[in-house]
Amino acid sequence: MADSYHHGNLREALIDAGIKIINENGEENLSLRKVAAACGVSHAAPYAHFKDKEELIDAIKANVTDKFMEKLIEAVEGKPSADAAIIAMGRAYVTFFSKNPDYFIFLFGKQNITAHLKMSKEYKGDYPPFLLLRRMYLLHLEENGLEKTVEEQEIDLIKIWSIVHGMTSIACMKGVKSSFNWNDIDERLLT
Amino acid sequence: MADSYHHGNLREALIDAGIKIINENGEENLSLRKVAAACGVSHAAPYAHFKDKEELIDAIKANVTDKFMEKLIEAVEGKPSADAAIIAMGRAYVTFFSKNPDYFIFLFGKQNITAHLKMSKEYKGDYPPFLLLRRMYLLHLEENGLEKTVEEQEIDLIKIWSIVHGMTSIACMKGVKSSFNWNDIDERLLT
DNA sequence: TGTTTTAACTTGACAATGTAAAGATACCCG
DNA sequence: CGGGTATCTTTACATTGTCAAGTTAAAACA
Repeated sequence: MADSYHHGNLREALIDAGIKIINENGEENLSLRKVAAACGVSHAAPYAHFKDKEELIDAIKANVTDKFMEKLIEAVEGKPSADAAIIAMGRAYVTFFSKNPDYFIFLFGKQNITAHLKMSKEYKGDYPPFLLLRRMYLLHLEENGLEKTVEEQEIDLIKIWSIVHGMTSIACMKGVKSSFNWNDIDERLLT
Repeated sequence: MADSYHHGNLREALIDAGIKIINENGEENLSLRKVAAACGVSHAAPYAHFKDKEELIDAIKANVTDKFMEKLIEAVEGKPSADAAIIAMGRAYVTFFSKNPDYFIFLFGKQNITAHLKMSKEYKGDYPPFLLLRRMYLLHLEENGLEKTVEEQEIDLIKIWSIVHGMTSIACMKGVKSSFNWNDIDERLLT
């Protein structure tokens, strides 16, 4: 089926090839024509599956986010308390992107989190990682018998996300000398 | 001098034109040829001043950072305490980029903070905004008679920067519904 | 089964872009 | 004043995103 006129599963193949290219050569080397060539099809073939380059990139983004989400869920599973779960999420967050800095730049790079908000529509709800964090956070309030207004909750959530995200930013910087140890800070994550 | 063969001050003109284009149309619309056209010179003229596109962009970046730095210094000046200065810096940080979201994407977008570290070399030292923050932070320790190890200091600094930077990320998201109020959180900034 | 419709792909073309090479121009230093 | 050099232009080329028109094969239908 690989040598037939019809590729068979070009859409998935294009996404996979895109991820591979980003992984090996960074986002700046991603071009429609290269992705097409990597799949052994003509340069215009992707247009049968994606309106334009942006749509391909969005699809790749969604795919990478799924991988990210897997790690987060993995981190949360089987944790004894919400606090432990949240800390594990933070660790997983940093770890995931430290291992794949290209993914961080790719996901949060150009349009920062804007892209994710846009993606939320596909998920028909909030951005999944943030949703998971909120769930864990609410659980944390419950477990500790805390009561907070919605506004206070939003502030806490943004604060947590900000710290983790900001740290990841820094952790992803290549050539950073800092011997900063993520473990030193995690118990201070919860206000 | 504007109609002579030699432009006179093309380097600066290119940088200004670049900033203007980014401001009005975003970074994705920045092309060497457009910048050149905006200055009324041929499309290859920039190569007399910049090795390639990246070098032009780096120059623009340095220029925008200078503007950013001005605001930070402005915010710090005349504050009664280091604590007040740090909070003012945080406010200025968010305010500056909220007013010019394109600058945030431009500065921290593609390579995130990596670009800034690279720029540090030009400044022959640390990244100026971070340097200012460290100065204020050390002053804060002194004023409050606190003693911390260098490691603890680095953690605090990264934490502060992470919060502010992460919040700015979120603040810069277009179309974010959150009625999040920056003022609600600033007194909690200092550990 | 034979025909038609349609989705998936190819080919060819075009404009925009980054960049290199070679030439033109005018300013500066002797 | 004259040569040297930095600045700018012209021309050219490869890469890229995108479109339009044609081609193929698979699915739908009669």
